[in-house]
Amino acid sequence: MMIRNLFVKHRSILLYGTSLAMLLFLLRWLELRYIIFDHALDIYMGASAVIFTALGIWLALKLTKPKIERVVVEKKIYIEKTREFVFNEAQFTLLGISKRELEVLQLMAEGFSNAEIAARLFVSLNTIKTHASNLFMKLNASRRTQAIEKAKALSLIP
Amino acid sequence: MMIRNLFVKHRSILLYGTSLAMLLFLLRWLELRYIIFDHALDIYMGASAVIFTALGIWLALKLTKPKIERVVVEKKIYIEKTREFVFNEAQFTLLGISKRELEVLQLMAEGFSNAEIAARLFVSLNTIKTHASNLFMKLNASRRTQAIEKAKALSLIP
DNA sequence: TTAAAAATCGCCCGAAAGTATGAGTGGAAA
DNA sequence: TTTCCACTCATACTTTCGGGCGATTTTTAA
Repeated sequence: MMIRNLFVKHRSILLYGTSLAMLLFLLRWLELRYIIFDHALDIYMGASAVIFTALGIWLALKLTKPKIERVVVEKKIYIEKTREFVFNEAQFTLLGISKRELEVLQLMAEGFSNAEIAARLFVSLNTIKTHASNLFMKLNASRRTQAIEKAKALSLIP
Repeated sequence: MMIRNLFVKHRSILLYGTSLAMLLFLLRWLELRYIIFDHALDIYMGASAVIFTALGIWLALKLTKPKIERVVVEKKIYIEKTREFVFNEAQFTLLGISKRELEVLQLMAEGFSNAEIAARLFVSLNTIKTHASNLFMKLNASRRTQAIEKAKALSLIP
């Protein structure tokens, strides 16, 4: 298994080795045959140079790893963002809304009645009414639904 | 100009040519010097084979344009989606809410009072009350603020 | 054409919401 | 220390909501 793997991996090198041996053998044979000529060696040398150069080229082409060019493509992905709520502190201070009022506003937006809000905050119903009234004034709203709308538009509540 | 250009362009080839000539000359000289040895030719052949192969490799590497393998890397760009509202038709039909009721619901969510909604839809206040009442029943809400919350959660209104 | 669904409107009543006004308390800043 | 402000609570009153009826008229679909 491992031997086979090695063979596969370095097949090019093995191939090169065998071809080299065969070529040398061939040249030697040619040498013996054409030794009679005067300038045989020169021709033979030139031929061998060309052949081995070609071999080198082939080998290089075979062995070189292709250069990897990374092309960065900007892919626009529109994400249904879980748009985390960012509280608009600027508006909050600008409108002069108090912390308690904001609490009431949040609970109002969650659909609680004034009585429920009062119970939740451990204060009287009248207190909640006062907070609500002040809120409406500050938000320039005349109804709780309107106040909620405006507050959401101003990012005071999610 | 043109000649110079050609020279620059095929500098590698020219270089190869000259080195080839020089090598042949060197080998010839070596041949003359070491002809005395018995197996000189074999050594010389092997050396030349190695040299020319190396030359071929160098040449190939020099001349071939690098194979470029493009790897496309997707760079994700997250874009704040102006997340357009997708109406939840399934819930709409499931709850059996009528078109008119939805209209009322939308206006309610925008902060309008029943009277204002009635005026806007050219119907009586009582009609709006009826629609609202039916809406609360279908949405299982006991207040308009609660109905709005639930409707938003169900993507019936933006 | 006919039955079902949707839309319209009315009335009553109680509950909730909202307005206006006044006032007490406690903490923080001037 | 005093003043200011947020928070608290109350009372009285008005308006709006919401529930619970019932009823008529369109519209729509079978």
